[in-house]
This record gives sequence, C-alpha cells and structure tokens, in this order.
Amino acid sequence: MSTKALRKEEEDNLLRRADDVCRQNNLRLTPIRERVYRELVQSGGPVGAYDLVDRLSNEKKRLAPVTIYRALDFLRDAGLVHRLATQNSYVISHGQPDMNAMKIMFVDAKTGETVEVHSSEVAEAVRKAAEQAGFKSVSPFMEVEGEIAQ
Amino acid sequence: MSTKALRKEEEDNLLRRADDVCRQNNLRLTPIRERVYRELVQSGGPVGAYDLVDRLSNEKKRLAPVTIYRALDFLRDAGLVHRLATQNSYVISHGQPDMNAMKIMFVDAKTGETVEVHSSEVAEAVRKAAEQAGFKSVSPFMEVEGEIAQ
DNA sequence: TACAACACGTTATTACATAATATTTCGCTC
DNA sequence: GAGCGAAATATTATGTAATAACGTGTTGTA
Repeated sequence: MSTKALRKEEEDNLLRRADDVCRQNNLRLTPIRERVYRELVQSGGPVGAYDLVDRLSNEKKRLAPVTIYRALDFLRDAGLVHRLATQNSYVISHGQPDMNAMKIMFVDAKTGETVEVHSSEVAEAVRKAAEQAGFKSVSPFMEVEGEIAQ
Repeated sequence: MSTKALRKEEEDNLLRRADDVCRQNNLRLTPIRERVYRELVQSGGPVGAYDLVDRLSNEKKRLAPVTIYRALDFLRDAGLVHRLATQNSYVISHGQPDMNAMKIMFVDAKTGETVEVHSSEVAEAVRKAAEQAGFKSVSPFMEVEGEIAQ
C-alpha cells in the first residue's frame, strides 16, 4: 500500500472519529466545522486561522475570520483540535483520549513542525507540580518548544 | 517586618540579580530595559506589551511598541523574563536557574494569575517524551493552563 | 405553528507583533 | 575632546490575530 493511501486512510479515520465524538456528545458537526477539521487533517500540521480563511474561501464566497474562529472554538471544545499558542495556529489532536495521559505538543522552534506524544508519566509529574503551585486541576494539553532531531 | 517591606526586599533582590546576570554575561541592562524589568517585577504578574507601553510612557515621551518588544526580547534572551504565549503577556522568571529543572508556569484559565514552579521530575519526564517524539532538546520553560485552588 | 436555542453572516474594532528606516547614545581611539 | 563604529532607541507603517456587536437564518421540539 502506498504512503498516500495510508495517509488517506488515516484521514478517513480521523474524520470518522470526529463524527463519532460529535454524535456521542450531541454536538453538531456542521458543514463549515467539518470543512475546517478536514482542512486541518489534510494539512498535516498547524495552520493559522487566517490561513484557514483563505483556504476555505473561493471567488464566490469569502468566509469571515469570525466564522473560522467559531468553528475552531467548537472543535477545541470537542477535544478534536488544539490551539498552539506559541505559533498562533491550530492542529488536529491525534490519538485516543486517554484521560490519564498528558497530550504534549512538541513544536520545533524553527520550522513550527509539531509532534504529539501522550505521556502519563508527564501527567503525573505535572499534577504534583500543580499541587505545589496551588492548582487543583490542569489542562490535559501542553506545548513545549524544542529542536527536532535533524 | 511588614508584607510591603518583604515585597520591597524581594523586588530589590530581583533587580540585583538581573544586574548580576547581565554583568556576568556582558549584557547591558540599559535604562529602558531596566524600567521594563522593574515594571514587570512591581506588577507581580503577567503584563501585556501594550500595557507596558502605556505604563512606561508619559505626556512628554511616548514609547513605541517596538521599543518595548526589543527590551522584552533582550530580557527573554537573558532568561529574566518569560513570555506567556497563551496570554500574550510577559512575566518575571523567578528562582535560581537550576539547569536540570523545568520551569513551569501555571496559568489560571480564568484570571490569568500565574504561579511558577521548578521541577526536575517534570523535566526528566518531558525529556523522555521528547526523545520519543524525535526531539533532541526542549525549552526549559513551559506553560500549563489550569484552575487555581479556591 | 410557534418558540427557543444554536449557527452563521456582516461589519467594525481592538490587540499583538514586526518591518523598514532614521536618529541618538555609548565606548573607544587618536 | 573630536571623530568614528556599533549598539540602542525612535518613528512610521503595515501585517496578522482575535473578538465585539448585532442581525438573520436554521434546526429541533413542544
């Protein structure tokens, strides 16, 4: 099987999963929301909000930034998309939602390329640190800048 | 000793330390840079760049945003200030620079209040995760959103 | 059908950040 | 202390990110 076919399959999986998540939580994956999600999936990496505006607009219809932001907010609330604060951009959240694991987005400081890793070990260590800081709960997402190997 | 006096003392310590760090690394803590640093120290929390513009300007002289950004860049490079990407703001970096510890900024999702904690345990766990992600080095800073107790 | 909640469109505004370029200040040498 | 080069700061302009405010349409439901 070709790499392309593999990726296509992976894309379909993500789309299907998004559909399931929404169905199970009584959320409406409207056309615009799905188009935004699909665009993020196909890009394979972080994409800026205004970039999404351009990509989902055409000659006939130009989407307003706020439309994209609303779709992104929805997808984030649904746990399907994660915002990269350091890059002002948005990426698909991969992987099965393991409640006990921390979802770490490693971001290459130079290229902006991202790799997502789940770690319950980090989750536990962060929980301890949070307690020390007087925090009772922490986000299951975090973002760490670094340098990718080669 | 009063709380106020304690805080004053803490402020002086930070200022002194900033001075030392710069001296030891042949960096110039110019008036503007020091004013920016001092303002961050005195605020006791995260401050936005444009907020700093306002606070450090007066009737006679209005500083340009780029002036503040340059000072902030300098202070960040020197390891004295940390940028909170989730808040688009900047905070003092406390504590002695322990190379092996991760500096974690816990940010209250509601108020934006921050607490800094250093943890070598988190550092180690993140290093492992980074390796898994194909990253050869990671920033010693990270930011985690959460909910502060009470 | 009517109504309530949600989604989307439109317009405008605010905030954040940097590019390009000019001017001042600092530290040094003669 | 006059002149020079480098660093720091000022000025202006522009680009990008995000949200506010308000109106209209759509959907699900009693």
